[in-house]
Amino acid sequence: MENNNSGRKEAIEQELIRGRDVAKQLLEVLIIHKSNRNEEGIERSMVKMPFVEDAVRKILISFTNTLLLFNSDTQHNRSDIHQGCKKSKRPPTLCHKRKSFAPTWSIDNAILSEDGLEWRKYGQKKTKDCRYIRSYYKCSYKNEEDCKAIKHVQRIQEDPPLYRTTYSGHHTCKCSFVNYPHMKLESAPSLQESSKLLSFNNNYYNNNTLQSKEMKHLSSSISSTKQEPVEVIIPNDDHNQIHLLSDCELDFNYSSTESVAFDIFMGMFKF
DNA sequence: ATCATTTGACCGCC
DNA sequence: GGCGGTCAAATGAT
Repeated sequence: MENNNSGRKEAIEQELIRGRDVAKQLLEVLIIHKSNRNEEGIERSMVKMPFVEDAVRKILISFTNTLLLFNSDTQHNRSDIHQGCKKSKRPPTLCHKRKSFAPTWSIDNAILSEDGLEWRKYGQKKTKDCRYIRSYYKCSYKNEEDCKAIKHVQRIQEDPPLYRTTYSGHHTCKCSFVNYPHMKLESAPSLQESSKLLSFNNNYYNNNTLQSKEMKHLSSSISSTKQEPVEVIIPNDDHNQIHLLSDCELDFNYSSTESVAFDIFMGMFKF
């Protein structure tokens, strides 16, 4: 038993180290991408995109493996969930998967805005505690790439209108990387050696997708996983940039759709 | 014709 | 047994 535990700990540690190394590589590529930016910079940086995507995928696999190792004990007793629905008349392939162990988080919005990812509605339901219908969505690439991301959207307030979107699981498919070129995490040496610069593509911002108010909300959503305070600066004249005056001990949780790569990067530094 | 959404039924969990 | 989550056939939109 003792040996099993230490072996598992070792495996977890190795997975974390591997993920962290790849995250570092990814960051280096992004920094090179920044320093290469000029008139023809876009084309030049595009050459590196397959590598970036590959690195991000490796990080995701590493995270998934780590979570599986961590959860293997708690899920052990439930391992019969998919073993053919013994009591069911349905064939095993048609058995409904129940409880998801993926992380979930919610975002409230006043409007039903696009999050830029590709979803397919697969059901809707009237829930007991809410007078409004809840809509269920899964990733459009679920079948092609076995992407586990799902979300449900529910109106929670009439006036002013308010919608709660609950996400479950990160996208592991191509749509999460293709559709979010507007957000970058870079070093900001002009401010402080350890600081980071979170910037948004102007076109994206000008489409009213991110308003000044939301940017402030975003800044308040950034919190330190250590006790140290995190200073966030939103320049008044340039709302498409945020300076994070802190080292990498941050927990960024604004939304999965706008922070996939950033989320992964920050997640690695929690360990 | 193809693809997305709607809808009712099924299923597991509490 | 009630409830919420998921499936797939039916329906609608393009």
